Amino acid sequence: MSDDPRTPDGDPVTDLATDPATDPATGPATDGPEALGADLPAEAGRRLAKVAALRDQGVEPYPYRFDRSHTLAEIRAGHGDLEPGTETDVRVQVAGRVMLFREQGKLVFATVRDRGGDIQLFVSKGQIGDEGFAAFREIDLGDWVGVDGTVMTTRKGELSIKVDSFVLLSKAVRPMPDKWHGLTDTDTRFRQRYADLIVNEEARRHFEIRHAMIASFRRTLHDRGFIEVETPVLHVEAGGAHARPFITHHNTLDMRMYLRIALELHLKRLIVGGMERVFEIGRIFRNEGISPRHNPEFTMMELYQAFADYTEMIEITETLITDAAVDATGTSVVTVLGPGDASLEVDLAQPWRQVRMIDMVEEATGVAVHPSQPVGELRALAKRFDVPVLDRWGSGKIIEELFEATAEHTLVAPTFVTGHPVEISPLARVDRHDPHLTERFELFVGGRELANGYSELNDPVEQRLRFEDEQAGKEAGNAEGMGVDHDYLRALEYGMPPTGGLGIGMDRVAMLLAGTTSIKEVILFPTLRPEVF
RNA sequence: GCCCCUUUAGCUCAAUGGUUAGAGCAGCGGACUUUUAAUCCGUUGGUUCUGGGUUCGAGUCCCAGAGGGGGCACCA
Repeated sequence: MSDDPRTPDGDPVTDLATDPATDPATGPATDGPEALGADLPAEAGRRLAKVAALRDQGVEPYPYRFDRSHTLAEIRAGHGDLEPGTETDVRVQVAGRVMLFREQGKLVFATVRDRGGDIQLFVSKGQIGDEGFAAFREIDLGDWVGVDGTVMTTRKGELSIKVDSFVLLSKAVRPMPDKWHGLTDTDTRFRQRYADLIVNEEARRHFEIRHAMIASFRRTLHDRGFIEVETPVLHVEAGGAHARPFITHHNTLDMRMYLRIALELHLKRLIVGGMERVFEIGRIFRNEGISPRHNPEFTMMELYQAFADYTEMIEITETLITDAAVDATGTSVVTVLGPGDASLEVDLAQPWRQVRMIDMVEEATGVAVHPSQPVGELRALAKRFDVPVLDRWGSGKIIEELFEATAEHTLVAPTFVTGHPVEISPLARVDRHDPHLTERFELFVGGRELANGYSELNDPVEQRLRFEDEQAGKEAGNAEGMGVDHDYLRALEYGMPPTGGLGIGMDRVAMLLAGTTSIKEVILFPTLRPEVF
């Protein structure tokens, strides 16, 4: 690949400048294997030769700035209603990337794009002059240009800028993907997200939705008096969830550290501190499998509200997600995939179902279950439904497994599953009516878990016992078990008010609102194996 | 980690085990002053993911490996 495949007698690109210094046969692409665009020598060489030719003419192909008077959206908003064949004397300076180029003799139509839209450049030899016209014809697809001109419409009514002068703002030396088909190869789309964003409208839309959703969350929470905080990513003990952490090392302290798997324990320390209403939208890391629904790093929103319990968390969950849907997509109606991949429209504005986990299991199995039952009975039930069971699991854990195996995938419309067994909820408060269950809920939409919340356990003595149970499980081989967080216990000993807590998987919500089935579609740079160059 | 699918020109895609692997777009040359993926004429461009093997002959069949996708497992 590093060999120069071009013929010594050159190729037609030398026509663009008579200066022999721009001959691609000796041009910059031959500097060695590290040369720019080394994987596409012909095209990159031709464009790099143009860069050299421009510099020889005293034109800088990468100038420092351009002052535009309007975005393309502003021009469209201000002049979108012009009659066909209108010329105005409205002078504008706009900038964008050249996406399409149509030559028509002494006329060139170019479609340029900025962040907010497209507009057509109308470049006439008579208007811009022979020299400017010749220079404009050297523009390649993908180049960034800034133009000065007047607003007009063509005979067919296309809103355009009649160009009086232009400046190259950045030369693209690598060709754009197919102008019609775009980029479809998933590998390339995720690795070269920049190229995906350039050509795929749908990709841009996903991230606009994601941004609007996060902005909506912040707005809702600020309106309710929540304070946004930032807590450590590097943890001495990875707690707050059941997950395997990433391990790292701090050199100066010479100690093992973990990337956080949850935000929970630090945020609740702030409730102890009297901050009353806090939230964080932050990246967390779980060292587990990658799938269409899982990325090793993902974004969690967690909030904690003093004096509230889980019922208020259920209310705020509905509000956050429904408002985000309206803010991001203009409607509270979302499309989810049900059984058999049948798509189903769901209006989030309708009240969401609430059902206890144990009732879901009973519905699915025909057998009443409860974590107070002897573990042997539940083992037998699990066996009947081909649910594998580990020896160390108690009744509560088996109930959760039964739920996941028999009922979870049926939860297409938004459903709050409540009343998780104590065994699987070490940080949640016991149900005020049933000592074997907790005041906890998980939200499922389209068979996927989106949120998890509970009345927070604030009794330091009971929390210590729960941690010790977790520690025992960890020592028995549960890699996802929590250890005892002594500092967190100390915080609780200072007294945490009654508190409701909530965590929402932001990527999952973004998937719901964007209507995608892959988390990679809503993460700009999803985790991939490294590319070999 | 296991199973299935997939990888061909810069991009999107073709190609019964049988000439020298094709097409559209992009690129290059030419025509065109109101185009809209402009059009028309001509034309350059290939490690068929990598490495082995079977065969007179492999893009195609077999084995191994790599990337990606999907499923299972784990999880949110």
